[in-house]
Amino acid sequence: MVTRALPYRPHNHQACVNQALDDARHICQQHNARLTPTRQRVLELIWQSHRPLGAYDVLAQLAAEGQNAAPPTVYRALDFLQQHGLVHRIASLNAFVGCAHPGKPHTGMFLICHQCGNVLELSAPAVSEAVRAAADRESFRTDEVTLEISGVCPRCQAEPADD
Amino acid sequence: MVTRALPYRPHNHQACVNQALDDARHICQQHNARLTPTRQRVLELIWQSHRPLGAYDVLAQLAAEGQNAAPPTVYRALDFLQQHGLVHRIASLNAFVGCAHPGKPHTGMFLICHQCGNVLELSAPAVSEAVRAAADRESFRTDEVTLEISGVCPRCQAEPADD
DNA sequence: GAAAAATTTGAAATACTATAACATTTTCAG
DNA sequence: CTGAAAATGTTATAGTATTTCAAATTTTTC
Repeated sequence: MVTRALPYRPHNHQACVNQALDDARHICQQHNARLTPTRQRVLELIWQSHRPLGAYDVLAQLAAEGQNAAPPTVYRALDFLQQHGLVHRIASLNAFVGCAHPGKPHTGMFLICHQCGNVLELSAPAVSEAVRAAADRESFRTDEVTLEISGVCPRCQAEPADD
Repeated sequence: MVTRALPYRPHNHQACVNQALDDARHICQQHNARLTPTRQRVLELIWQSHRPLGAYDVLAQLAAEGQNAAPPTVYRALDFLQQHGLVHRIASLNAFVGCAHPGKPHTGMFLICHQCGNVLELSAPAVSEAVRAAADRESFRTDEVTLEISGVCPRCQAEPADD
């Protein structure tokens, strides 16, 4: 692997945000769903980095911007964004991260660096296939897969641990 | 698959409990760790079925037995049991389940039936290998894997949904 | 076996995460 | 415009987990 994945190297993050917003607009149009100002703002806040953000972090930022927001405001927006595949919830962190491949069907697999907090979302067909096969072997009907890997990203492996 | 996995068929569950307690005693001895009465009782409570139990469910049962218990009592016991590989936390449920293969190193993969609530813990080397390979491809060092599959177990697929 | 050290437990408070319930406002179709 | 549907505001509360400090118990050391 010569070039690292985005979260692991400096990049023009504004491009990530713009891409995410464009995708969101596009997808909502397709779904006949409304990307209201609050929903869009929450999506932007989630996308401010590649680190998952807690619902209450989002809430605090909304409140700081003068929007009168309560927990349901944020959870509703996050539910909406999840339903349309624009954000994912990371169960092991109780936090939310922007979807890296909105639109395309995929089983998310998340590499979570516990040093820097960044998350890389992978599509790993071989893993999905192996999971499906293992479930099949038990005659188990798979509905949803939660696959979250905690470890250390290449960038943090290289650096001395001054985090 | 001719015979189904344990959680999916009638079985002498007391044998599961006894096995779990024997294993626990054995492992704690090896680790020079103390399986105190509270810890043992919490383990028994967790093992009362193959369904994950919430920390506050455990707490309620302890309290009902007259033990003066507060949340930290339960969380401490659960932390201890997790550290020694005797129970697992199911992140997607915020609940705890007895480890099916204590002692043996394994990456847990959990098949969670959302009809009956039973959980089957599998060791699926092919899955672990695929996960490791996918992480390696990104030069990511894997520390912990959370792999939880929500779906319908064979038993509940067969029955009409009277759950 | 007694004192010191380490581990475990008790107890109260609090932090963090998420949802319920109902009123109000906004949007959209006809 | 008007009624229905969707989205938001608001208050309260449920559910999950940790912090903190004190007390008791067990283990170690002399």
